[in-house]
Formats: sequence, structure tokens, C-alpha cells
Amino acid sequence: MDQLKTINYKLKTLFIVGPTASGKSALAIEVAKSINGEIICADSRTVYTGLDVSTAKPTATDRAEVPHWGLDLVKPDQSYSAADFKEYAQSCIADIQKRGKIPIIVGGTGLYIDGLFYDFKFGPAKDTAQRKKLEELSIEQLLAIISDKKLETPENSKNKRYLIRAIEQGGVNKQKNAPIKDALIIGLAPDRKILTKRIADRAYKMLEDGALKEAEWLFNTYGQEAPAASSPFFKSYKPYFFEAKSIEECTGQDIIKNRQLAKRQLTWFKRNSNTKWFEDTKDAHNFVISQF
RNA sequence: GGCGCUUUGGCCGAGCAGUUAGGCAGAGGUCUGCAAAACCUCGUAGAUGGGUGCAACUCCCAUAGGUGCCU
Repeated sequence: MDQLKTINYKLKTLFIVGPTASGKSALAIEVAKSINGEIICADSRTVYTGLDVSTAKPTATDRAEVPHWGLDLVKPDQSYSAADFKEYAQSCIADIQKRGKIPIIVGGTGLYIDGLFYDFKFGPAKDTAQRKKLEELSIEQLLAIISDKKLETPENSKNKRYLIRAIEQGGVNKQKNAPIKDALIIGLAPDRKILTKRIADRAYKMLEDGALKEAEWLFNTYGQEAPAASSPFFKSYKPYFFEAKSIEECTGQDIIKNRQLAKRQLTWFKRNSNTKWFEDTKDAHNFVISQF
């Protein structure tokens, strides 16, 4: 207990992680009000402008209650990377702390979270032209280049993206840094059955709230290949617009895709042994309050 | 009632008398500038009962379900 106390007054940052539809955002708002915090969204989808309900972006009401950062940073046709996010979020964190408040980093994008939590040193930025060329090569050809250049082969050697990245940065970036100091990281993971239901409920709610209009706008304005269009929602409803599939069918797909996403997110987040997990929002809230 | 077709793993769906596709869903996993992405691993099923074969999911017969046309 004594030790807990010494840690307590030093905590300066809070991370909240978890799968989609776990209730992270709502928890974050409650917590922020309790510990005088501001929220930084670590979410690779809500950085895009114009896509609000389809990305489950915090609402205007949410934002009026607690300041939110990390939203509406780029247009749907612009690419945004974990390194971009890290740089942005770090300046937010510094600013929030300078004002005497607690930054609360909330998100489901594991790489964005880890980049910050472990202070990743990202390699060089992508070279768009070179990447385009490399993308046309086969796995075998990419592996040949890697072996020619005597670079380390990525563990995931059947994944073109990792192969290309290895060539780009001349090897595999594996330097492990210690977690950042004075941070608490908690995870919210509702029971799988409950989560499945929440995912489905949210899928229908999005439709009611006009998510399809956003999809139509996105496809018409930026095309199907825009970076923002790579999320489950847009992938699932593409057949509705371009192949005359029924909405019901697409919604079924959307729910499945989000369930699969939730699973991957859980797999990712479980690796961080520093994370204190909660099934219930209230428990998580109480714990956080006891720590700050 | 008559004639014909069909029946494959949770779902879809091939080939083949003997080395037993594939896809989807599901489970597990990877992850350091595309990450709500991309990728990896995991499934011996053949409606039921007989029969013919050294050998049948593959051929034959019967039964049951489905389906089509006819009366």
C-alpha cells in the first residue's frame, strides 16, 4: 500500500485501451471529468474529417464536456501514420500537462498506443514513389531484394507490407524501449458475448444516424481507394453502392468485420503486461480515481 | 400418383474408385511510418441401410429429405 502511494502522486498520464465498442470513449469522458483530464484519441479513423458517425467519433456534446484531441486532423484522401500520430500526440501531452491537467490517451489503434507508450523510434518516412514500385513486385522478388541487400527478413515474411517496409528502412526495427514513466494503462474488455451484442447494436445505430450518407460522400468525393475507406464500415457497404447488394447483407458483413477487428485488437493489447484489465466500466472508473 | 434430378464438414462449393480442392464463418497468432490495415497457423466431411470391388465420398439397389416436370 505504501508503495502504491508513492506511485500515486507521480502519475501524469493515463492510457485507456480496448476493442471497438467496448465503451472506452464513454469511460474516458467520465474519468476525465473526475481527474481533470483531457482526451487524446488514438484512433486511426477519427483523424479523418467528414466521417463522424461512420467512425463513431466523439460527438459535439462529448467534446463540449471534455476537450478532445486527435480528431479531424486530415482529409479522407490523405495518409496518416503511427509516426505522425506520435509526434502530434506528444505535443498534445506536453501541452495538457503544462496546463496542469491529465492527458488521457484513449484508443483502439494498438500501434498508435504502443508508439507512445513504448516511445517507439520510427524509421524513415515512406517514399511514396518507391513504395509504389515495390508494391508491384511479388513476395519472392521482395525477398530476393532483402537477401541481396543482406537485410534481416521480417518474421512475417509472407506479408508484402512488412517486406516493403524492411527494404525502405534497411532492416527490421525491433528496438524495444521501456514504457514511458509515470503512466497508468488500463484496458476495457467486456465479456465477449456482450461485446458482440454491442458491436451489432452499434452497426444498426450507425445506419439510423446516417452513416450511409457519409459513405456515399466518401466514395463520390475521394473514391473507393482513399485511405479513410479502408475501415470495416466502408468495405462492408461498398457492395451496396457498387454491386446492388442489400443493406441487410452489408450490415451482416459489417458486424462480422468489426467482431474480427475486436479480436485482433484484444490480441494486440493483451501483449502489454502493464495493462490493468477491467470488464466493467464502473470498476475501471473507480480504480483510475483511486490512482490519480 | 408417374418420370427425372439431387443430398458433401457450421455455411457455400469442386474433383476423384485408392495420395482425401477451395471459399466463408469460427479459433489462435504476428505486428515499430498504410494498423478499423496487412499477414500467418488450425478443419479427413461425404443423408441412412445394404451391395459390388483388394479398395467407395466416388459404382449399384433400397429408404428418407429436398427439388423439377407431368397427370
